[in-house]
Amino acid sequence: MSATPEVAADARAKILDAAAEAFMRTGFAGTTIDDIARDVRATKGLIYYHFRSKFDIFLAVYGEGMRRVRERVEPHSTGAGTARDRLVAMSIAHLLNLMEALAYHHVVHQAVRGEVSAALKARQIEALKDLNRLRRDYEQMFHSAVVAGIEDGSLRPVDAGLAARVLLSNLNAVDMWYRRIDGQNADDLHDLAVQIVDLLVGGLATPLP
Amino acid sequence: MSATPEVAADARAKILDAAAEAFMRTGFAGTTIDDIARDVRATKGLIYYHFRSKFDIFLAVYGEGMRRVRERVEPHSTGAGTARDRLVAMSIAHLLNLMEALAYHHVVHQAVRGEVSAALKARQIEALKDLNRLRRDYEQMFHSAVVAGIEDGSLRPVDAGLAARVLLSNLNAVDMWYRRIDGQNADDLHDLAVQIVDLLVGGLATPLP
DNA sequence: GTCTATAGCGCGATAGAC
DNA sequence: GTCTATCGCGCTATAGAC
Repeated sequence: MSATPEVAADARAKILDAAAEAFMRTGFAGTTIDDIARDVRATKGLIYYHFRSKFDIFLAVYGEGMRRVRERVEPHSTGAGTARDRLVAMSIAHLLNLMEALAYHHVVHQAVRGEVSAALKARQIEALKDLNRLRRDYEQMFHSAVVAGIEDGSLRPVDAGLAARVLLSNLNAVDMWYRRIDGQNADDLHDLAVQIVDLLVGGLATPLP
Repeated sequence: MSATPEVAADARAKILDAAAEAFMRTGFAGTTIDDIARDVRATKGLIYYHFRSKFDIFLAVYGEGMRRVRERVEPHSTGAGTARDRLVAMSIAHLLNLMEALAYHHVVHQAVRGEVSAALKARQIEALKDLNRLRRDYEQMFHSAVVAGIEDGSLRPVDAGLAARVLLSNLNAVDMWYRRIDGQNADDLHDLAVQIVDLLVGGLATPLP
């Protein structure tokens, strides 16, 4: 614990973490560079040494967020069992990532909602398009699982496009009310995720006789 | 159709509509008073004649949004049938309001997420608290219906608190992807709402044998 | 690498003409 | 009631010292 700013080591990562938290709290437009700088106990100068603009920070957080979900969820998209089993595993993994990387999830969610205005440079537009493509691929993975589930009979014969959209947005909606609570361990998170996915996949209603 | 600005008649309502749309597009912090003024084909002066500050506009939109959902949903919270029937009817009404008053729904959603920073005056804090109380009452209505549904056996014996939260946030999550399409009539909207509620209440999975 | 200082301007809000 | 003009702050971004 030195007296010098705690940044040093991996400034870039610390900035991304702080930015993700700040964007979650007050949104992109509502966050100032000074807010982020204060949270890493430094000044604006440091931030602009590592990033060219506020929007570039947003892009970096979005990218890191996408990298994390994919890494976590993709392994469950193939394997044994019914497509419904795979979809449940993917959904639980998606929720665990949401709970453990809440701020990054929030920022990805903001990006998907297109809550960013600003006048973008060509370079940034390209980067954003790339990330949005990644996002579409990710959603496509869920869509495929739903289609497969209807085919193998493990899911009801619903509209697959609608069902996939509803499922994913329902999973994401958990960030509306989920807040980390002290004393929660990994098992608690897993139990919560299982309960939520059970509600989404199993429904609320008692099966009709 | 006069040559004078189209405002005249009910300026306040037009401002609220424009503000709701703008807040949906770019968020509270990302919206400027000039944006709103341009959309009602007037200048800042008009806005500040009708409202004291940008945040007061936000509060007014939030209030109007709450008034609309409640008016639409509350009638379905009592009546004949199982609690599940009532919950389904409430959910459909909630979705219809979302689709028909999309911008107002978005702003209420922003308010619930607490996406507003700003330094508030005592007067505004009180107004915000009142609206948040309204919102809690509204959510309580869904919670009660879930509890009643578990009691009368029309819903599975799940955790009522969790289920109510999940249901409501799932309903709200529809604003993530729903966009009004030209040529959609009232029946189309109703069909869509019914399908979505069926997915939420009935689940995705085929009932286990 | 990190800081200080400052340019430059967009935006919320107000004053006052009409 | 609605507009024009303007104040003044706060914020992004840059320049340059250390």
